[in-house]
Amino acid sequence: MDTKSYNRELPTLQDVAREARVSTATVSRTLNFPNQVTEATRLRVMETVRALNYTPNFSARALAARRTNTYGAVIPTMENAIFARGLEAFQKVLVANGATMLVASSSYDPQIEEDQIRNMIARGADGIVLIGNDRKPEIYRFLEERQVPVIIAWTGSSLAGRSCVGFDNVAAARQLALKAISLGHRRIAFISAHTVSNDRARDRVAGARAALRDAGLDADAMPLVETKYSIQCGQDAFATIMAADPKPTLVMCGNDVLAVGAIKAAQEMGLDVPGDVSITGFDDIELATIVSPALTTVHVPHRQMGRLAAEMLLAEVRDKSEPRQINLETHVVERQSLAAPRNQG
Amino acid sequence: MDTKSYNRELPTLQDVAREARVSTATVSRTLNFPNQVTEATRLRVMETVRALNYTPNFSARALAARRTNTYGAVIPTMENAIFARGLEAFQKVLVANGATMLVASSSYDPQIEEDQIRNMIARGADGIVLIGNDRKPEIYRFLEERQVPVIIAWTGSSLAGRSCVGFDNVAAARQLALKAISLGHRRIAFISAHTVSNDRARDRVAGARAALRDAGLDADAMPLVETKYSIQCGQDAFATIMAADPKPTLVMCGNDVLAVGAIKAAQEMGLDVPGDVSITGFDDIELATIVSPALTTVHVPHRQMGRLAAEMLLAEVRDKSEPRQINLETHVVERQSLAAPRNQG
DNA sequence: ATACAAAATGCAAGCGCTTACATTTTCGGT
DNA sequence: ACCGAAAATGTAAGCGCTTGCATTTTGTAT
Repeated sequence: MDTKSYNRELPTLQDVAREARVSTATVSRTLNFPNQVTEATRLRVMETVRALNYTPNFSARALAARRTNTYGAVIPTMENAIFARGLEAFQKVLVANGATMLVASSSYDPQIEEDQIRNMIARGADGIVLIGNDRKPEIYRFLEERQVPVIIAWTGSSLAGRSCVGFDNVAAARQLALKAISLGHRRIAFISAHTVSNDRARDRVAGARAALRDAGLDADAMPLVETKYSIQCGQDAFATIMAADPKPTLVMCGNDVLAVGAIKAAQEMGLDVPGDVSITGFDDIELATIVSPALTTVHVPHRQMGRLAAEMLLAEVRDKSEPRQINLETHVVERQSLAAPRNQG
Repeated sequence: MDTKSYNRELPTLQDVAREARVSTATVSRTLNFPNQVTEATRLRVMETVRALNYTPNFSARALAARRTNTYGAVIPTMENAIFARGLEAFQKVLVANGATMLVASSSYDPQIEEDQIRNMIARGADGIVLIGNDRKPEIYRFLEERQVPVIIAWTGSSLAGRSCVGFDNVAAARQLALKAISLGHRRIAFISAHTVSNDRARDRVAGARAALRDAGLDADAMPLVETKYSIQCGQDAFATIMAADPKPTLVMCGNDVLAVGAIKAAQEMGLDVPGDVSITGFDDIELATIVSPALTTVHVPHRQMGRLAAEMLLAEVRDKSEPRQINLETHVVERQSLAAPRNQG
């Protein structure tokens, strides 16, 4: 009679249903909509679930329900803390709403990013958050076709009707540069992450240039080194920049990681920061307060972006709310790495 | 005739099959085992795939094939770089083998960790890597029942037949402590992450104690502060420790993050490191070289662990290879935060 | 041409769940 | 005790894919 008397397979919904003497539909309801079910059956079903150590099969559920209750985040890197705080806040909101987060990193490689995005969609992410605007139009088309809500984070402006939550990178960098100029800096150099397919990086450079123009200086003459994202790269870039003549009095960096590298390089060259040369960062990650001198940098509202991104995504998916564009405030955090330049020819 | 002339749904395997005038089986084979299919049909199918912008549905595939080709990693935190390098190496190996990685963080909370593990399994992870041994036996039972290969990382020893790749936390901490003792330190205090359900933390404390015993000192008298995992916590813990009398000449920290906090606190208290008090870390993350004085710490083979974990997991899943236990070497990295204690009462 | 093995393809039965819709049960009001 | 609406439960049809087995096609040796 019992054809599967010795069954080494995992328990399924069927098994629970049989054991609890109800239909599979009822088990499913007990699990998903407990209040649609009598107290008595609920207890009985839950008891069996426990007894059998049953766990629902996620794939089957996703396939049948056509939603997964999971949201993806594709970030450029997990190597440093830049996105960590934002992610944490993102996850916290999701968990509080009974959803789960999927993370993937692209290593700043557009191709990997595309793969990761497609992967997330294939896995059935109900929504997705991406960093920055720059990516192939076909990716956006793909996403639209799949009708997957997208939030662009880390930038306060996005194209036509696309949701975003971030801040104005141009304005923030400009503000920092203006502060430096008002301190007397005239020869400013810039170390940036690669600006190809990275609008945040590009905007920050543009912000510095704008400030120079504001001050009547030659923005195009600003020395610019683009490099990869690491402390070591920051060190190397700084060396390159200081090989020039005349040397800059201030080296602005597109992010704190590069700035820390620059400080390290300066100290290894025997230069005093900010005495001989000032250095600024961008992001205000924890690193900025640890390095000495502590970094003067732009504070970016990481947590707020993470939280808002999650809330917006949930709203778009669950309440079909309209896309929104949120532009948050940033401010310059003055620490010790920026000071007035010394008088020198 | 054509009942679905205007179809806003996503293309499925069926659609591709119909369009390419083959069976669904052939499309499936073209995608999964291209060499089981004629050049001509392969080209034709791939062409339609492209034309329809078809992406396979991951859930359906997982459900039907009963494997996902994805591997999970549940780590305690993404907040700092401790696990970042290991993860990166882990992912690299997976990607090179056509697999993908799933990450989740537990925030050092056993309950969240358990949820995350179950979640990964429900999502069909073919294998999973966990940090440290400490967790409820039922989790291990659950995993065994599901026959999911597990690798325990960050520790060189694990229970009965369980795979692990790591190092000897006791020995490493002991070695560092012995070095300090040989420099003349006698009054040693320890700042540790919470040791409940964290065998790595516990082992490191035990290592320090062992060294004290080796030197004929009273190991039980060693001041110990347990705290959460952050720079701020390290600062606070250091303050607590230095409130004692007599003060220690060396404060060992269970990890670099706490050590950085300790250094900060010391400097804020006007203490010179290592002149007035020595401080050591554990992990050797990038932070250790940025703080000043640079941290004397234990170098942990992050990348190697990540790489090996992935290789072992793949081997266990694909080649049914036996569990292995790998114990890697660590070594003390001498920088500036540890020096001989000043002569004082 | 013919026979036959090997290669390519097709058929169709699931994988474990959700959810319209149909059916049964419950319960308050008379 | 009886009726009808509401609540609870059951039935069964998929969701989009993989894969064992059956069938057809291809290529080779006679």
